[in-house]
Amino acid sequence: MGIVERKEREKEDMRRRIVDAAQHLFVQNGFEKLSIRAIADEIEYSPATIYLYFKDKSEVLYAVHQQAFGKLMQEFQPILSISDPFEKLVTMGRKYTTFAVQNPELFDVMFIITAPMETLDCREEIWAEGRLSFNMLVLVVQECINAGIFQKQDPEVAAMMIWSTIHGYTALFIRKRMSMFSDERRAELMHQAFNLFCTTLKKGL
Amino acid sequence: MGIVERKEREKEDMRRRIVDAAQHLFVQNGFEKLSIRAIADEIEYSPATIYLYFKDKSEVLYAVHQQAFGKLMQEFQPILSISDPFEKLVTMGRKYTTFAVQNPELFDVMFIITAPMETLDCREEIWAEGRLSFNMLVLVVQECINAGIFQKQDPEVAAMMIWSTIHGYTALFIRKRMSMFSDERRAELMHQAFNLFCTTLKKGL
DNA sequence: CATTTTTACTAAACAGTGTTCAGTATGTTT
DNA sequence: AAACATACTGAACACTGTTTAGTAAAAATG
Repeated sequence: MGIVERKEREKEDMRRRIVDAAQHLFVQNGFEKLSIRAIADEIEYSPATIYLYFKDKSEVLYAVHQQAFGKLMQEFQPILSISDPFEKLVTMGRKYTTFAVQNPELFDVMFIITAPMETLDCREEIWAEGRLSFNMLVLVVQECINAGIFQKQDPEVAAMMIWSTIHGYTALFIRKRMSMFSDERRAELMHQAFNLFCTTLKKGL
Repeated sequence: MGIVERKEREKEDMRRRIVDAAQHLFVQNGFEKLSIRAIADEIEYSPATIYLYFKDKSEVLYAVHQQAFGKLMQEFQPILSISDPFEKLVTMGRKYTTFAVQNPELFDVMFIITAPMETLDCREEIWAEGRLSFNMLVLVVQECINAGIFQKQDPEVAAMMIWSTIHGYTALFIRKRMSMFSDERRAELMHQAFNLFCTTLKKGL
C-alpha cells in the first residue's frame, strides 16, 4: 500500500510550497512584510494550515534560512576551483559581501535576524549550515598555511578572525551604520579597508 | 511672561520621560516586547500622547539609540587616558564587546536594528553619534601611526578595518551565529581570534 | 471678568500581526 | 455501511502601530 508514501510525499510537498512562498515574499518585501497570513494567501490556504506543517513562524524562517545557505554555497562552488589559496580566500570574502548586497533579505535571515536561531536553540541541535560554511573557510585557510602564505597556526582561529572582519564590514554596511560618510567616501572607504585587510593578512598572519 | 519657557520645559520633560520609559522597557524586555502601548502604560498616558512628541516608533528608538551612545562614550572615557596608543586601541576593542554582552539590547539599537537609521534617513541628517565614535577610533589609530606602531596610511581606512573586525566578531556572537561550537570552544575561539587580530595588526599594519 | 482661542490629551477605531481551537468535510480502514 | 483518521478552515484571542474626532483645561484677548 503506497498510500502512506504518497501522504508522506504530499506532506513534504506542502512544506516545500510554504517555504517557497515564504522565501518569495521574503525576498520581495523583506522581513517586516512577511506574515503568516501573506504566506497563506500566496499558497491559497488558510493561515491555520501553516501551523500543521510548522511549529511557528520562526520554524518557517529557519527553513528559508537553510535554503538561503544552499544558494550561498552554490555561489561559492566555482570559487573553490581557484588554484591560488590566497586568491581563493580573497574572492570568497568579496563574494560574501556581494551576496549580501544582492540578497540583503537572505543575508538578514542567514546572519542577522535572531528568529531562525531560536528554533535551533529550542531543538538543541547543532547549526549544520553554519558549521558547513565555516568548514569551507577553514579548509581554505589551511591551504594558505600549507602553501606557506600564513604561518603555522590553528586554522579555525584564523578563519574566525577573517570571517569576523568580512562579516563586520558587510553587516555595518547592510544595516546602514556607515551613513556618517557620503556615498562616494563610503564606497572608497570600504574598498580600501578590504584591500588593507588583505595586505595585512598577507604580511601579518 | 515665562509661560512659553515653562511650556518648552514641560515639552522637553515629557520627551525625556517617554525616552526613559522606552529605554527602561527596552533594556528589560528587548526590542520585540517594546510597544508604544507599553511605553504609554509606563508613563501613565494614552498611546496617542506619544505621537504628540514623536513622529513614530522609529523616532523614539532613535532617541534611545542616542542615549545608548552616550552611555558607551561614557564607558570609553577612562580608556582614553591610557598612554600607550596600541594598548588603548586593544582596550577599546575589548570594551566594545563587553558593552555588547552586558547591554545586548542597547547594542542592538545602536548597531544592528534598522529602525533608528530610518528616521535619520528621512531627516537626511548626518549620523552624528556614529561620526563622533568613529572619530574617537580614528584618533587612536592616528596616535598609533604617529608612534610608529602602524605604518603611515589613511587612519580612516585603518579604523574602518579595525571597527569591522571587532564589530563582526561581536555581532556574530550576539546574534548566535557561533552556535556551531560548544560553549567552551566558542569562548576559546573568540578569545584567540581577538588576540590573533591584535598581533596581526601589530605585525602587518 | 467673560469670551474666544489654543493647547494637551484621550477614547475609539482601523488595519494589521501570530497563534489556537472547535468544527467540518473528505479519505481510509474496518 | 459504520468507524475512524486526516486535512483543513472560520472565527476568535490578544496583541501591534497609527489616526482621528472630540473634550477639558489653560492661556490670551476683549
